[in-house]
Amino acid sequence: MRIIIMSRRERTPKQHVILEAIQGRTDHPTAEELYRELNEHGHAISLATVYRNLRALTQEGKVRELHGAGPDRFDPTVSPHYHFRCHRCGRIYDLDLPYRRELDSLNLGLGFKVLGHQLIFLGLCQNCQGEKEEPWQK
Amino acid sequence: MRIIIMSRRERTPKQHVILEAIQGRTDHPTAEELYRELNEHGHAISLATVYRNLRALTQEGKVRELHGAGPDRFDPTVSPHYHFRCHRCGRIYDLDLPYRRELDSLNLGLGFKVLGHQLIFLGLCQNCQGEKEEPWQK
DNA sequence: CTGCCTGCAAAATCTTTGCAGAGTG
DNA sequence: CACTCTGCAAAGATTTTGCAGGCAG
Repeated sequence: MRIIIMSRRERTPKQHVILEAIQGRTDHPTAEELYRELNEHGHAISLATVYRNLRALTQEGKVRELHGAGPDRFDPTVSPHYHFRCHRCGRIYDLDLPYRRELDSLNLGLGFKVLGHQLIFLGLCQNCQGEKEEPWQK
Repeated sequence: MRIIIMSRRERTPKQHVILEAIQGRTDHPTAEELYRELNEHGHAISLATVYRNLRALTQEGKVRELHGAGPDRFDPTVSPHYHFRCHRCGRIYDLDLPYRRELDSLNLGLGFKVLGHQLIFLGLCQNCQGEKEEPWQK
């Protein structure tokens, strides 16, 4: 006797456009931003579906979730790298710095088991350096 | 004629116990955790007041807000330092590593104005290394 | 027909806010 | 009284979930 594993589609249609949309941006959009962009570009899709598929993609390891003030953002690059986060608009950008793998071997004490690290620079992105108002644009 | 500036109390009673409570912990509690701890220890206080005063303390620069998966956490130490975040329980601990001030002078390109950086190690804290269940204890 | 995917609306989670009453001087 | 601080409940913001209908094999 044989156990047959249910076949599962690699990628649903909506998941595909979501992945494409996120990969087409460098500012690590929020679910809401992706939802708006997709609908403005002719893809009828609900916010729930955006959230659902972003979560699925996260669990599959296709995208990474980033937390900060305000809504979560999503990063299409999952290999270890560092970020810059704009304090004003909340956007997050990838940086082109080498990942310091040796930091993950440090003994930090307290019995911590280190699996990785994040380095996030904070400041103002170019767009926001002249601005006075709208302290928290989404 | 003289402009009289209203005198303002340095610290309200509730704010004081909140600050004391957070300073008595090393795991950077959430508002909810502080709320529970205080009420269990005889301080009648509402969750709204905990949030309100944590926000006030943050704006005063007395505590720092930390973001991650799940609710925000609060750090009683505001001088620059690094953190360890447990992937399972979400708790955040201070690390005793020197702050690399020189990193804030790097030119990261894209016109970023750097104000500081965060280094966060991810992994499992001692409590969570043996555990199998309860993947997201608060 | 069977099962996955989606939209919609409701629920859930986390946080802020309006308002009225208590406390202080 | 004038003012701040607080609790309560409601509202807000973000994210997840139940359910029914649609579509593909």
